[in-house]
Amino acid sequence: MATTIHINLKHQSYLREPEATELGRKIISESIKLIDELGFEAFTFKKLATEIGSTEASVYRYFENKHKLLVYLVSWYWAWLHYTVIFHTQNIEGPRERLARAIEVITKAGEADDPAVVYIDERVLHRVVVAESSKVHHTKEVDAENKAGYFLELKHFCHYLALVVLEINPAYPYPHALMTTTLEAAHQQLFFAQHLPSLTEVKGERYSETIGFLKQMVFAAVDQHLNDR
Amino acid sequence: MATTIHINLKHQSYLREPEATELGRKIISESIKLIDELGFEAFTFKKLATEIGSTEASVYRYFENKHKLLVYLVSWYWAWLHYTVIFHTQNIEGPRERLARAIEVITKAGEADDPAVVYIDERVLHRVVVAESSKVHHTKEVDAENKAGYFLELKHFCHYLALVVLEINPAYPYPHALMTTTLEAAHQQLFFAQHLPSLTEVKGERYSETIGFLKQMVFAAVDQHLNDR
DNA sequence: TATGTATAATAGTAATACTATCAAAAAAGT
DNA sequence: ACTTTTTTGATAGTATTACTATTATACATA
Repeated sequence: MATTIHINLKHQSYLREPEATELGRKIISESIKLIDELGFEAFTFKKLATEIGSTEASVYRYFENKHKLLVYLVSWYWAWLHYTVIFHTQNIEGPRERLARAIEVITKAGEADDPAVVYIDERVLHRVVVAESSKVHHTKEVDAENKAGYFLELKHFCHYLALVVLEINPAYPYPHALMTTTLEAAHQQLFFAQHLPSLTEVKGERYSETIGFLKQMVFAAVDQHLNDR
Repeated sequence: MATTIHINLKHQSYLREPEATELGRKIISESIKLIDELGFEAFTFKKLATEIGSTEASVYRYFENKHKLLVYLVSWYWAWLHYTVIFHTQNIEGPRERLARAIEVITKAGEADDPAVVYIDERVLHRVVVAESSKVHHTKEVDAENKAGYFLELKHFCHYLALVVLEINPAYPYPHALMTTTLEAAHQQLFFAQHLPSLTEVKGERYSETIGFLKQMVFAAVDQHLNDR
């Protein structure tokens, strides 16, 4: 799809809408690259401003601080992935096949080759999300930020997947728990394969192994309760 | 067990052994409380020093920076949990029962009631690990720190659990991946139950639901391949 | 032409994350 | 008991971070 899609976030992690201006779009595209390069802790608005030939103060007009910028990026990622999963499963009838395909798309998000938006490199964003997304909710402000709706995109996506699980087996008691575990594991196994290989059987960047592991685990869990009845 | 155990870390995340001196032990016990209270980002060595009636410079003689202190705490936690799991499963013969018990102990680590070391409150440490442990490896220094052995305690624990899985089903192809996923999920479900409840069926602090979810998932995954043969 | 809006340039502040120095206190060795 | 070493406390200082504020200019719009 060469179509440019527009992703609407359901909350105000930003001060000014970054999609609306040239500077805003530069902030998004360059922050993704810079966080990927430096890691989130070493990333600063000053470095970002220098990189895009602007000033610290200008960046602060778009985002209150770098944490909110990360919230924005991660939310955008979940909304994009949700859209991508729906796109790749729309013509699949059986819920089993749809869930299987969803697991593939989620795991291979780092190989995505259809840019949805010109100024966002989804592959790099995927790396950023794998490495940094847990920092979005692991703060003392989770509850306040949750109230502000900062995690709605993940919640909606998780709920969508949970409904597919329930289509397969309406009696399965933990669909949301299983799907959050799956989403997290898809990232974790990739990260471990690259950095802490003794913690997983998955090798290097071989997505197929993660997919194999996740599918087997998910379907075993969902199907077992089916047999129980 | 009222016995005081000594946990030996296999690496030097510290500059001076904190267990060896009064000040070192105060640093450990008070940092756990303070990180729990403030969150890791707002926690500083200056605040810690004030809290224990010492100085910033003195704290820096034990740990290079707050990140290494967190590495120490998390490593200690994994070594302690490994020990605790072995302690609670030593007389259990069947590997299925041993794995089931291990999952219970891991999930209920936040209720642990036998202090292994006087100056460490394992319940508070558990909260800190749930909220902050992912920050230990999600940095640009992972590979260097991995080389330095900073993650050995988790690796050993994971490997121990993987071997139990293989005892149940030697043909199961992803024992390490399954156990890291389980360890992570045990934390994640607890965190979500408390802060983002729509992401899980687990309610509040009800450990039993997390245990139910994890046991069903793990045994379904491990057993399915058993049937396949 | 007037008016609002976005940006750049500059300056400044409080807090953080350290490092260095030195003297006093405590512990260890003989 | 005396010396030596180690550990701590006190103090000071630096570079960087994470901001906020002010003003001038450019640019778009009505």
